[in-house]
Amino acid sequence: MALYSTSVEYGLHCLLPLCAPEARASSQDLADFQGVSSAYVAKLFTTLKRAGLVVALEGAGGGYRLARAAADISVLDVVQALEGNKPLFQCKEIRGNCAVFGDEPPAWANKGLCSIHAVMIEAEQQMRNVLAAHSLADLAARVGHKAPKAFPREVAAWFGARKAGRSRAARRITAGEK
Amino acid sequence: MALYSTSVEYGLHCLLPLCAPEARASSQDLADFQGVSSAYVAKLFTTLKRAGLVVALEGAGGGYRLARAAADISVLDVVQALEGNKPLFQCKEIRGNCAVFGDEPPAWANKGLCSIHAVMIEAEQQMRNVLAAHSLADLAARVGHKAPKAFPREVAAWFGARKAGRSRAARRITAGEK
DNA sequence: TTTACTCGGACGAACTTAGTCCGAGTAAAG
DNA sequence: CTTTACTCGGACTAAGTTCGTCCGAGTAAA
Repeated sequence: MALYSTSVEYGLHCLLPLCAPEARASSQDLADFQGVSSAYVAKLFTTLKRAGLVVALEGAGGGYRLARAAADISVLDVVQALEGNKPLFQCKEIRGNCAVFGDEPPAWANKGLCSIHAVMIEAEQQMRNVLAAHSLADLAARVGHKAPKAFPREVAAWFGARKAGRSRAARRITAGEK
Repeated sequence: MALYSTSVEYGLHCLLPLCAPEARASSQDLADFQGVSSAYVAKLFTTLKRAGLVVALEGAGGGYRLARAAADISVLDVVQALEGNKPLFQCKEIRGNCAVFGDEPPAWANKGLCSIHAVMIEAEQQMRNVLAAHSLADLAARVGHKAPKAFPREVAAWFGARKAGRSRAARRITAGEK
């Protein structure tokens, strides 16, 4: 359906709440906050951890936080972590197969870069430049710019309530609800 | 393995011999010339035809030729024909799901473009600009620049021999070969 | 000491891609 | 005019990837 899979979208959206100072949240809460599959987000975050973008805090009340400043994590970092640093185009050196060459292609055929490959590499580089130029902090700032002043407070409150709501006492109170 | 599938590579390589003036060749010959699966190339060319990049000449001695000048067919045209004009990123408007919004997201949430989507669109546009800037004629010229002077002649000879080699008389002569 | 919340990896279904095969139509050969 | 066989064109199959689910291991908190 698209060149980049859903994981990039989920990953980026779920990383944004972690850009707030001192932010820490479980993958479960991040997924519920964004309204996406929690089990799947959990898997994505193990990948993000392996890539060194987040660190995991285990045990009850744990979760994830960014491994470094949000300004130092680019969109490209996240994409490469989740999509596995795939090239735009994988050249199989077809030019060497040309039937007129016979068994052994002449030296000039494989000299330098395949012309098609060169175009693709240039396109990929341009694309990467854009992705590398935007950091998570940029993205977070841009949504913060659109939102009303009170929004960050509401978000913090939601995550706080979530954590409190999982305490044993609170659990008993809301046990009757669906 | 890569964002663009093998079909782009096969398609572009097999289109190059058609850039020569008056060139026409069957998908079978084009595939054999490049040393790739002929049945698969045949399928790709039906797609290229549907996209209006080549025209089919039916019957014996038929084949394909470019639908317009090689200089007027960009790499982007070929990519879009074979990959189906996929976007780099498909935004599912996750921002509207945010849990603090409740059932109905506020107006500001969906105002303008999603920030993540905006970055992706910019990256995609840069990539497309590069692909659109290179035509099949450019590619053909670049390989022609590397190759020795005699190469185009040899290629034409190969295709000519191929066509002649399929006549009944010639068939009988080479019947003993594998 | 117990609880239950967290990560972490194993597992399964649906979709896309790469590749094959055979039938319909048509230009050329006889 | 008849036959030939070469061409496109689409239906079919196998393999790999992605999206998503589920359950077990470990650990901070109660």
